[in-house]
Amino acid sequence: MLRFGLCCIFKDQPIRFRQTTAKFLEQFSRREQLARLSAICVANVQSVYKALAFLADNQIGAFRIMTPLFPRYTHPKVGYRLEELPDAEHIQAGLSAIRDFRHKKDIRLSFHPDQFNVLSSPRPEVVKNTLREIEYQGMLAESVGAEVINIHAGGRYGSKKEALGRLKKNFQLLSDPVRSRLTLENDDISFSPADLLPVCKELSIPFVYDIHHHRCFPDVLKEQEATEQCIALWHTLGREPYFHISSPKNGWQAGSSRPHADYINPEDFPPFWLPLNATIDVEAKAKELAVLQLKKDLEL
DNA sequence: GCATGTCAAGTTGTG
DNA sequence: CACAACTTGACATGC
Repeated sequence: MLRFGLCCIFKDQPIRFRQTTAKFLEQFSRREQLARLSAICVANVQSVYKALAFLADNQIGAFRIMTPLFPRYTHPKVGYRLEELPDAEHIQAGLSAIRDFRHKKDIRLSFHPDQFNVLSSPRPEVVKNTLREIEYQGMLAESVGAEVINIHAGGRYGSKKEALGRLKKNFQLLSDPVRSRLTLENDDISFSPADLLPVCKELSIPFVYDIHHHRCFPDVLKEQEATEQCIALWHTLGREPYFHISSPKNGWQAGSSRPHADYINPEDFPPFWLPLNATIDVEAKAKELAVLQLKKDLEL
């Protein structure tokens, strides 16, 4: 069976995630900062629970939790720890409720740290910040029972080989809970499936295959080959494979295929994925509407 | 209300 | 050289 995944937010459902900025927080006392952050964390944890309830009601089997669930958690000036927040116990209870619910309903959870997280960077400061941010997401992943923390390999810096060497070295600096969840995904300009599959094998971590990126940035592997190698890697680890799908906003003409469309064009969905036991994250601007539409289109 | 400018962070390619 | 793109706008402010 295929399992479809929703990414981060909703379009129509009244489920929203709150945010704040360091600059705004800095005008307040520390006490007031923590009070505001606490209120946002409480609201966001509740929103994740509502999100999972919607997923369960609509047979959507996976959810990607947005990175700033706890906004500015690792910020050098306004960063904080959960225990410092006035509602810490309430928040912890909410995270536990999410974990219980996702187990009961068999919903897969993942995180996708954003583009500032670069394990292959030659700059120590960048790597340090990356490690801290990924460890934060690892803490959250533990709390809610998320299985995957998926990242890209970062920049090339003139030598992909050396960049991947740094990535492999820095991987060893991560904690066990993070390493057991980390996955690498092919991107659309620098690292293709053929670049990353060997790295994943070496590190004994899974590979997330984004077929849209592969179409933007092809390599020696055919789509079917990349799919098979991705599956093999997940199966070696006894886990269910993960794929990403999206459609280009402006068609496939050169140069403009990268931005995501509102919905998935069913013709972009590879037919050889249909019989698989796997999770497909749907990256589309129309969010839950796009997931439901794709399910409908494929069942016809 | 609604439009607008701003917000931590990295890297790359385009115009 | 400025800016958009990337998994994802939200928020405060000023009219």
